[in-house]
Amino acid sequence: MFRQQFEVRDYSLDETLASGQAFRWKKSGESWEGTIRNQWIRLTQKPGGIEAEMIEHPQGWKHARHYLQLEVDYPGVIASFPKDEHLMSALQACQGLRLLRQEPWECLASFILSSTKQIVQIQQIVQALCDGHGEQLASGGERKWRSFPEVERVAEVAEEELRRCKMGFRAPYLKGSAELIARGDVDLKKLEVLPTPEAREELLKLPGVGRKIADCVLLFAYGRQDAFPVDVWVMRILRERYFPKRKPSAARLQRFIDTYFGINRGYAQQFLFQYIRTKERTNS
DNA sequence: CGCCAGGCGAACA
DNA sequence: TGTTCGCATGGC
Repeated sequence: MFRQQFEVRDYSLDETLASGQAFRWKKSGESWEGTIRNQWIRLTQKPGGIEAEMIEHPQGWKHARHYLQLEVDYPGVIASFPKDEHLMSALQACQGLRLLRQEPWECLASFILSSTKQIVQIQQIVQALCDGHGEQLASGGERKWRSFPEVERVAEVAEEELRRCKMGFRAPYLKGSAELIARGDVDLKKLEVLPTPEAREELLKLPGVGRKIADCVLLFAYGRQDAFPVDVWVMRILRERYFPKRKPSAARLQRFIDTYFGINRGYAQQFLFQYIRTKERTNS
């Protein structure tokens, strides 16, 4: 087992890894276990930053740094937000909440599976998919870990097999998207160099991917901090707090989002989401 | 038991 | 453009 310290300020693993942007992290004692690029990793919050442990480390630390987005100018992001009371409350309540940079296919597949599901249930579906079709990984903890199944694998699995992973009507969406990507009709690698609107257009070609899921993938896997996914929770806070009088048209709402929250609006979205979902309520 | 969950897609007015 | 509906499944 190899160990490494990442020096970083204002980074809360608890806020970040349980914020509904990634679905495989599991807390074990004081630490978090998960996988990055098909390698098991354990992360622990320390006074000066984050401690990471892996079985093998060549490239591993680099991948972990990239995944955790340690290089982001966090104070700069916060400073770019509008100073309204709702966002300020969210910032106060969710200190150290960060955005990750996940692997695109895993992130895309996870969010295709997310529609009309609570976070706990998404975790269960993803777990079932990995248990059924992932490869066994070397683990440094008690728990057994499997990889997230490759896109080629999902493309060739029968729909009935996928349905056995509790994903229901999402199974043909997942399989259909996997087929388009495996065939090369949509190139996830190419999205990295496209401007956000064009990258979004590419993602929207995939079955089961609408505006919301496309924006989740842009934000959580491609580091596009200008993507602002609007789900039921965020829609609720926008309506109640920012448009209390009457309901704006879709175009008006989109224009408001794109101008009001600034260039790092994706971060703002995550604060608002986490805030209303976990801090302002008693359930979920 | 009924209700709802980090939506999407198709079929309408 | 703006609704409405069905789509599986599980937790409460």
